[in-house]
Amino acid sequence: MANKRIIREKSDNVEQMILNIAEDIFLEKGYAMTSTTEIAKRVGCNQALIHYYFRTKERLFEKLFEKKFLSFVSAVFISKESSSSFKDIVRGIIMKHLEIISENPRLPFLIINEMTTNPVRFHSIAEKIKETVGTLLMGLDSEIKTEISAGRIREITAFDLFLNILSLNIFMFVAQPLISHVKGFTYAEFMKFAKNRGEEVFCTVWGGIALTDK
Amino acid sequence: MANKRIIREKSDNVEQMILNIAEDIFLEKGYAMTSTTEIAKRVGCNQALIHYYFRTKERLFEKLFEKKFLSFVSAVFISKESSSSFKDIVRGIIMKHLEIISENPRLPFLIINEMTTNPVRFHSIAEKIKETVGTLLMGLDSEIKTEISAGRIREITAFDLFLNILSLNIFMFVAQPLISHVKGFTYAEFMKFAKNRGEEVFCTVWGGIALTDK
DNA sequence: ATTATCTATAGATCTATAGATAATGC
DNA sequence: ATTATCTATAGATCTATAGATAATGC
Repeated sequence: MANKRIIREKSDNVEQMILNIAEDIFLEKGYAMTSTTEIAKRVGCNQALIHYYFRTKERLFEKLFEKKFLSFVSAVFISKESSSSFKDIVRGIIMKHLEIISENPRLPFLIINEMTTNPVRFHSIAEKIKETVGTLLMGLDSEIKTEISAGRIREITAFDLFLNILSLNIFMFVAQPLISHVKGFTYAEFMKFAKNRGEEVFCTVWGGIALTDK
Repeated sequence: MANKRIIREKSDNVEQMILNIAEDIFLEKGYAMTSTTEIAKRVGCNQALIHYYFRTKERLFEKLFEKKFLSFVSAVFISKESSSSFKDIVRGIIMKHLEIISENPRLPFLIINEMTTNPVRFHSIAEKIKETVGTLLMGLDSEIKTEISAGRIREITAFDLFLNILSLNIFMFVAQPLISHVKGFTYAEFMKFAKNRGEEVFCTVWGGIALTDK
């Protein structure tokens, strides 16, 4: 039974296989440098089949990208256990966010690449999440205001704080080839380094705003 | 005289014009999405001339990229006035670094794009700067050790501190399309925002390590 | 003479489609 | 019958080069 399902996934559902492999290659090389010919070759089918299922390379990409991008963005905000202290909320966001990136370490590169080289397509996708991000930032904002007026953290906007977290968590992944080269890391060693840096990121973000509790 | 020089730059020195325009387009779209045909069109010459001067698209790119990359990396370290306090050294590095990025706001994207999609070529370029970065990091490291043992800052490696600075300074530029979209910025407004964020970056980096002097 | 520039084109992709054939579900 | 897969190919690039012509420096 389990065996049958594996076979299904591997050979029966070619459509899904194309999606999976296309995802790998797009993440590895970006949109422009990926060809449908190469995807077909790795899938083990012919190139026409990709167009049978997805009509154009662009549609295939959009289908993948939108899904990935939405799950990536929304996942950042999920982990909000508002019972904890503000310090723990911040720590929770950072650690959860880092975890999600670690599961998709090349996705930040793809998103950056996409929004820079194809701003028009990106805008239509970004429009869908603008609202979500907006409300979530506003939620964070009110908590920050409370902390500020209680004199526990310095003046800062939710946007700046959020950008601090994103910067510190994401940048190391997009700079991975450079970091690995300079430090002589294998890929596995890099992933370990990234994971361990969570605590460093938290120290920096929290130390950067805390007034009383260091 | 001045007028003549301008004409020279514009029309006489086609080679330089190709370099300038190629730089613009590569920065805008990355290597893969830029064609020599497009460069020629914008320069106002035919496409063969680009190969006359630079033989291949790759050589043209390398020539530009290496120059840009080296100046970008080395410029970060220049501003070391060791007469000042450690706090001012950190502030100086951050502000100077931010200034340099602001002059080449799309370069970080190009570097990231390049090192991800073409790690082999990137390695050969990165090799040249490894040594420089290494010695400079070691210099920073000894100063950090002094501060740590004096109890003025928490335990941190030079590498982590350096990565904190790079992350906070660079990430906003690679995320520029997203930030501008969410905040409704024009490009000029974004650049102003980025400039103003220097102080925020410093607060975070310094607050993230300082033990005594907040 | 030498250097710069152009025209024309070969050869290599790559995307997308048309139309044939094989597999599947009823 | 319908759906999945293949072969073959049109048409659009794009890079790079060969060879002709124009401009420049002596």
